[in-house]
Amino acid sequence: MSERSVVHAWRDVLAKHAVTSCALERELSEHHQLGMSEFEVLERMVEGGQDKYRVQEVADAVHLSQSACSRLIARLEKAGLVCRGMCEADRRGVFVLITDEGRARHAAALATHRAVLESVFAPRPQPAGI
Amino acid sequence: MSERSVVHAWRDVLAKHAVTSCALERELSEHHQLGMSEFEVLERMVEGGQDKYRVQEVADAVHLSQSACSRLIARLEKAGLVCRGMCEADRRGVFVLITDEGRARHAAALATHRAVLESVFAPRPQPAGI
DNA sequence: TTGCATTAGATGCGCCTGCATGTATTGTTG
DNA sequence: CAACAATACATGCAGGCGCATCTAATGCAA
Repeated sequence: MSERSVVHAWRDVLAKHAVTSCALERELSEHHQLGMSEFEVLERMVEGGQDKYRVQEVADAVHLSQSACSRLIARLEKAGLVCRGMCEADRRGVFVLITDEGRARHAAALATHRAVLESVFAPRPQPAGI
Repeated sequence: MSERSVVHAWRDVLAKHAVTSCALERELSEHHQLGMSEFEVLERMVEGGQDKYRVQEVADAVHLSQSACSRLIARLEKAGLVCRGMCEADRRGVFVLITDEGRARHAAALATHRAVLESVFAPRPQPAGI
C-alpha cells in the first residue's frame, strides 16, 4: 500500500468519523438524551448476549480508556440504564448489568442511530430532476 | 448496502480512528511537541500551496469547529509555528500564515506521522518463525 | 445614509477524555 | 505467613472540544 493510499485512507477515516460522530451526538442527544458513547455501550451490552460485563471489557469494546468508561458507566447508572454490582469472585471487580430501561432506551434510539449511519455510509442517490 | 455492512463500516471507522488518533497523539506529542490536530493544520497549510488561509478554511479542512480552530491557531501562534495577520480586504477576517519554523516542525514530524499510519493501515506482515 | 441582518472570528462555559495516581484486593515469591 | 508486585476500578487534574454568545465589520434595503 503506497504512502498516498495510506494517507488517503486515514483522511477518509477522519472525515467519516467527524461527520458521523457529530451527527450522532446531535441526533441522539436531542431525541433520546444519549451521547454517542452511551449508546455505543448500551448497544454492546445488548448485542453481547451476556447478562453482566466487567468495566474493562466494556472499555475495550467501545475504545475508551478505563477511566472514561468508569465515568460513563457512572452516568448510565445515574440515569437508570445500567446498574453496577459487586463481583463476588474477585472483589476488586465490578459487574455492569443493563436494566430493562436501558434496553428500552437503546431500542428507542436504534432507528435514529441507523438513519445517521446510512446517511453517511449508504446515502440514497438523489432522484434526478428535483 | 445492507444495515449490517453499514454498521460494520462505522465500527471499522471507530476502531481505526481510536487506534490511530491515540497513537498519533502519543507519538507526535512525545517526539515533536505537537498534538494530532496541530500537525493536521500544519500539514494542510504546507500542502495547500497558498501562503495565507482564513480561519474557517482551516477549520473545514481539519473537521474542527470554528471555535476549536480559533484556539488551535492561537496555540500554534504562541508556539511560533504560524502567525496571524489582519485581512485588509475584509477587516473582520484573519489570515493565518505558516512560519519557517512551522514548516520545519512539520517536516520533522512527518516521518513519525507516516510511520503510525502505516502501522495501522498497512501493517508489515510478521516474518514467520520468530 | 440609516437600520438591520449577516458574517468572521474570539471567548465563556460545561462536558468528556486520557494520564497519573489512589484504594482495595489478589497473586506470587521467599 | 510476610512482603511485594500486579490488577480492577475510582478519582484528581489538566486539556481540548462544541455550543452559545459576544464584538466588530460588512452588505443590503428603505
